Parts: sequence; structure tokens; C-alpha cells
Amino acid sequence: MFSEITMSQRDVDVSDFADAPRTVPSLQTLFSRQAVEKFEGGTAVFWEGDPASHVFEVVEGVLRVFKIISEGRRVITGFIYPGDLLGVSLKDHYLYTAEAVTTTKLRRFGRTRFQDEINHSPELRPQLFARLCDEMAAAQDQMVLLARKSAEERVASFLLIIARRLSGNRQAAPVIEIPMTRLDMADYLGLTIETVSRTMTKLIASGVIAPCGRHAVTVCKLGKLALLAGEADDEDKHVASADSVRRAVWPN
Amino acid sequence: MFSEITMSQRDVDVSDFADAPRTVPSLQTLFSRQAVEKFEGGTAVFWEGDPASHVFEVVEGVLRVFKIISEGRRVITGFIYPGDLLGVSLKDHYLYTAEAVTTTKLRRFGRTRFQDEINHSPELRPQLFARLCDEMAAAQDQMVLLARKSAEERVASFLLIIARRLSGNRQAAPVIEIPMTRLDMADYLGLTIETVSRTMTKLIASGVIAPCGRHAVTVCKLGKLALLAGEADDEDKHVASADSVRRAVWPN
DNA sequence: GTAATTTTGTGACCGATTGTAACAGCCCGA
DNA sequence: TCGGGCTGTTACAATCGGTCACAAAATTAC
Repeated sequence: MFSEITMSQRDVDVSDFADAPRTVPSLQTLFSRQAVEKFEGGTAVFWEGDPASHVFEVVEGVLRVFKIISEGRRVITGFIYPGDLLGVSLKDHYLYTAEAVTTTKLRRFGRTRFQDEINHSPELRPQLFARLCDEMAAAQDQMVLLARKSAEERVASFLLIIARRLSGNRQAAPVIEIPMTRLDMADYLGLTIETVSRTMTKLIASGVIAPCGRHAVTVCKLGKLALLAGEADDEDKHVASADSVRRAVWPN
Repeated sequence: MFSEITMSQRDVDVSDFADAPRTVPSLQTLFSRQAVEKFEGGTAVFWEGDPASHVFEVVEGVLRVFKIISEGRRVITGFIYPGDLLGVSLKDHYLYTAEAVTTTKLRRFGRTRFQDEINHSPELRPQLFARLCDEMAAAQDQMVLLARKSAEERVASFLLIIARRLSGNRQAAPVIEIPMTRLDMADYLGLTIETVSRTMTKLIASGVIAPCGRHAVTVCKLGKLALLAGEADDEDKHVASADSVRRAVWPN
């Protein structure tokens, strides 16, 4: 049984698929033969509790992945972008609902067949593993955000997260597309729409970002944004890693 | 590169190690040859940012795994119990600090050698995968807790979580040992020690739990506790899974 | 193209949780 | 056995974000 996981591509190079038809198999090549399916915005791909029959690769569009707890409280655990995998799981049932935010194109793969392919390929396995691990790291960052960050820090963090997603994961792009609604942002950040709205207004007023239509902003002061997001404590961490005194010794 | 993950045993049967010396290799057998190391309470096993040199198996005791963000804000992402793995990662550096809560006994394994063993064993791989997936599911539950649950729901959820850990994962034991401090609980639940204290007092006053020494409580009304934890919405989820109309069709 | 509906923005007020502080209880060593 | 330090508890005030209400803008429907 697989646990339910959503995996982002992150550091996997997509180019080796486009350029080299018969070199090292990648997770992209695995899906490339499958038909592309289209989901309109607001449509569910699968629901929490459904039998976990397939694994998906996002070709185009953005999805939200969420859980509902009693009486309309919703928690979005992540947004899924092109190149990401969706529904990778060892469990028999999906642990969350996946819904298209924008019109989305997906490729589908039978769960059992997917597992077989992964198990039999020494090249694919580490790729899947790396994605799992990245996903776990992202989940931990999200826990930090939800547990200890202020409303302003959360919104700033969110903007940085999607900025990095858009611009091939490195160096945030100047213009950030925000396809999701304020309610999506709120449910992702553990806030209300009003607070998200107010905080966005505040960030605009302080000149950190500038509105760019309804569903996009321009980042004016990237450094300030990163500072507001609470990412300014890297010195401590490097000191920690360099401090060999505090490191555990290996008696073996 | 591996992401940083902490893995719990959950549904892995430990007995096959004790009873059958030479049958299917398990993650336990992998570590069983390694020397046991002892860490006093409050001692760090490794620090966030340290080179990720080893993977650990907890033999005895409880550990906390946490990240620090600027000026003393700490987030505990998980507690590690006997049978759990610690520090499994594809990254070069640990993503969090691991510290003994109580006096702890660990077995250590070189990261590279661990990866090799996993890669070469078709039996071990799914076990590790299953743990990763369980860990991911737990992380998502934690996100739900931090994003949308009230102080009372969080504390109730916490009590249930550790109750299930203690009693072999099924059916909470009547007496729950709580080896961690209020500060640990607070940093795990995204609250302050005062709120944790007040909420515990409230749960005691309402007769849901009863104090049992300083670091343990007796669960008097398990059903009420589960209710307070916000776990009473399973009907909805089963309805969702049965409703095949809403399920995505497979055009292939 | 206009109306209906949804989404977003903004203000006033409210409430849960936090911060501050004082105190009580426990553990440990002197 | 007696402090000293740490952990935990309780009370009260402060605050951040939530709730409520409504207006404006955007999107969709007709």
C-alpha cells in the first residue's frame, strides 16, 4: 500500500526527454505515450476516499490538492504545476481531493502498472524517490509556515513559492501569475480571504509588489519580500553546520 | 540526493525480525548488527545543516525533530519513537535538528551504505517506501491541524496521536505517557505553553482526561476526545468515495 | 449588452490566543 | 532537609486575525 503523495519535478531535468528519445528513461517518458485528458477549472480529478486507481502527470495547468474537515473547513495541502506527479500512493484510497484550478491537461497511468514500472527500473526509482523527498521537505516548510509565521510572512512566503515554481525553480520571475482565488490562498495559508486581501493590499502599499491585473503581481523588491517571508536566518544555519563540536560522533 | 525524512514504522510488523532470523530481510535486521548508542535527554543527534552522513533507527526513547526560524521560534515537525527511522534523506545536509527528549538508544548506519542496501533489496525497498508514504500522510494531517484546528482540537489530536503510537498503533491505551515538555507540545502544535496548559486543564476539568503524575494522563472518555480532535467527519468521506458519478472517467 | 452571480476589497467590531507576570510544584544537589 | 532552578499553572491585559457587513469590481449568464 502506497501513501498518498503529490510530487513536484523540481530538480529533474525535463530536457533529456525532449532531446534524447532513447537514452535514460525518465518519469516523463513513462507518461508520454498516454493520451492527454482535459479538465476544466473547478473540476475534480479524483476525490478523497476514491479508490486510488491511477497516477497522473500534469502537462498543463494548475491543480489544488485539499482535505475537507467538518462543516466547510478546507485545507489546501499543495498546488500542482506542469511536470508534477499527482496521486502517487501506496494506499488503496486517495487521501485528498484533486481539483483543477485552471483548465488542465493530464496524462494518466494505472497505479499497479506504474508501480511495476518503477520497481523494475533502476533509473526511474531514484527519480521518484527524489520527488518524494522534495515533497516531504516542502511539507515541512509548510508546517513551519502554518505553525509560526504571521499573516504577512505567510503571504510573502506564498508569493515566493509560486514565483520559484514559475521560473524553473531558480530566481523568482518579476511577474507572478496567481491563477488561484483568494479563497485558495487563504485555505493554503491557514488564513481567511479578508486577511489575505488586506495583506496583499499592505504589500502593494509598501511597494514590495505591484498589482498586474487581477491574477498577477509584479515583484518590485524581491529582497524585501524574502525578508518579510522570514527567510533571513541562513547565517545561523551555516554556523550550525560548520560547528563540528556540536555534531554527534560516530563511535563505530 | 535524498530529501530529509523521518519515518515511522506504523504498519510494518516487527515480529518477523525477532522470530525468523533468516527469512525476509526487514529494515530492523539491517540495523540489528550495528552498535547501540546512547543519547541523554536534551542531547542533539545531529543538527540542521550538518552533512547528512548517517541514518538512524530508534531502539529506545523518544526524540524531537525540529527547525528553528529567526529569534527562537521553533517548530517541531515530529516526535520519533522506537522502531522509527531518523535522517533518511537524499539531500547532502540534514534539513532539521534531531534531539533526544528522553534518554535514547539508537543504531547508526552510513547513508551511502544504507542507500545501497535499499537499492539492492527488492524486499527492503517497498518497506522504506511505505514508511515514506506514511510519513507524508502524517505531515498532511499535521498541516490540517496547524491550518484549521482550534487550540482544543490540537491538544486533543496530539493526545490521540501519541496514544496510538504507544499502543502498537491501534486502539489508544488508557494511560498516555507524555515524555515531552509543554514547550515541546506547544512547538509541535503551533501554540504557546500557556495555551497548552490552559487547554489541558480544561480537558481535565471536563473529565475527558485525568492527570496521572506529571508526565502522563489517563484517557477517561476516548470518544469525547476523538470528537474534540475533530475526527467525527468520516461519513462524508465514505459518501464521497461511493459516489462514482463524481469520479473521473478513464477514456483510454 | 445588461443583469445576476461571484469574487475581491475595506471598515468596524469581536474573540480566541498570545504576552506578561506572578505564583506553585517538582526535581536535584548541597 | 533545605534552597535554587526549572517546569507548569493561572490571571489579566493586549493583539492579531476572524467575523460581520457592505461596496466595488469582475465574471458569467441570459
